[in-house]
Amino acid sequence: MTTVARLPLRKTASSPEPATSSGSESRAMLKGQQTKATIVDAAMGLATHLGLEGLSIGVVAEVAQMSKSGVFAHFGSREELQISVVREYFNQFEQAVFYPALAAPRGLPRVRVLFDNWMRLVAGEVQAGCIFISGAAEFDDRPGPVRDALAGSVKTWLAAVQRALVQAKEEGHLRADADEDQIGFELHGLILALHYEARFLKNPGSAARATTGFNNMLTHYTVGPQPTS
Amino acid sequence: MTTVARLPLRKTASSPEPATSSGSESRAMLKGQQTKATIVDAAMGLATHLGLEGLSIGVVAEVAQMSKSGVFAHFGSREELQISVVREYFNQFEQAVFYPALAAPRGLPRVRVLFDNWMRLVAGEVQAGCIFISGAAEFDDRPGPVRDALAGSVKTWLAAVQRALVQAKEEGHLRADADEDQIGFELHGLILALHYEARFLKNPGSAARATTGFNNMLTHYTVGPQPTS
DNA sequence: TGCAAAATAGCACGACCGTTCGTTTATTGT
DNA sequence: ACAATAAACGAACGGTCGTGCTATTTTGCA
Repeated sequence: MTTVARLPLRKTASSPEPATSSGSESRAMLKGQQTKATIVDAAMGLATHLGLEGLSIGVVAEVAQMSKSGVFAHFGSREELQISVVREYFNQFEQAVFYPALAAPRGLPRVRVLFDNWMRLVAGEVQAGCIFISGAAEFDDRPGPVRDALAGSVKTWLAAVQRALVQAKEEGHLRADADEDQIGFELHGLILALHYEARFLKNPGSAARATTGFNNMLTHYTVGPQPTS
Repeated sequence: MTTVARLPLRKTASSPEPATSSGSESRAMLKGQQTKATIVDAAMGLATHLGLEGLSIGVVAEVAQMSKSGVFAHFGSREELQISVVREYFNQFEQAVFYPALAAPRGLPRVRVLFDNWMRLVAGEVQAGCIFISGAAEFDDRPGPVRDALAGSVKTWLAAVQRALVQAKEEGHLRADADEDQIGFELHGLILALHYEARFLKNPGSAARATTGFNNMLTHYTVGPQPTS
């Protein structure tokens, strides 16, 4: 266990933050930074319901109880606000889904916790959509920095899942010939179906079906009927 | 084979069409109807790229080479235009995915053709998103007639898939204890993962993974490792 | 406490939005 | 061919959007 708790997620720094400044970071968070955080929180709350494209500076300002120009000044463009929301969502995703799973033993148990946390976030008690999913639909035909931020975050997360699957194979929890890309794909499908059927179609029992699907997959990739034939 | 080719899809008529009118349908399509069809086609082309919410009457008019008010007059509201697009998409979905599959023998072969056609539509040669998927993300938190039309269409389609699965069980192609709701859920997941990873992440090989997933599922639900234990 | 700098507000702009309305053009039935 | 009707246009409306600009307030540090 050389590097147990390294942070495999996160690829870029979050704020511009002057860096290497003399020593001016007096308290910890300048006023501006914390208002900015407030704004991003408000924007994220809206984005999980209206989508990233549904964000408007005016409405965000209203929710944050600020003037439109006050909000605007913190980002310089609507696009930058959207990107900030994506980054913040990624952070919260990490906190809610990824990090807690590191407490579970490496291998299949950890994969299971990852999946459960993921499920809970996507269709759990919180009545809010996943912007990794809604954003994909909004930006799959819209190149630009927002799409890049979104795709980067998602890819980082999916890679983390993949890594957990590889570990499960290394631990002997999965068949040696199991294809982690394939498993990751099918896992992702279960989550997406859960999100679709629970949130959009409002089908009850979707969570149970996702869990059942997960278990079905595992029996397939552990004992397996025959080695691919 | 009492009712082989009945149309299990479709629940409402598509156009207002005066119905039971004296005999005034002289040619076949009044001028207005065909321009309306042109507009809906143009709008659908846009919606598959920008989403239903991305539709604007002005842009549609531009594409259809008409005036904004000319377009508007045909629908009376933007919402009605969106609904028309949903209905038309449903029709084309039927034509491309459902009806051709009726040629395949009832049971598993037909399920397979349904899935293949579905896959082809969602991530096939045509570079256009599925509005059943993008629309779900846009309208999962937005009640109203557009959402209703969308959800109705999707449910009708998923029910048709379910029906094909039940038939496969009846034909003995699936294990007697197979749960068609569960299978439908997992199938849907594969399609959604395909759409996500192919269209948004641009991962190559997604189609192959969806197909592999389909086959994996079938081996699970035909021979099956043990009866659920 | 005072002063520079940062943060916020206020206001206005051009663009686009969906929608309305009156007019003009095209189509239809006789 | 003509009258009745349907279809399409053009201009304008109130509204919201993102974004600049210039004050004004608030903050942080000497």
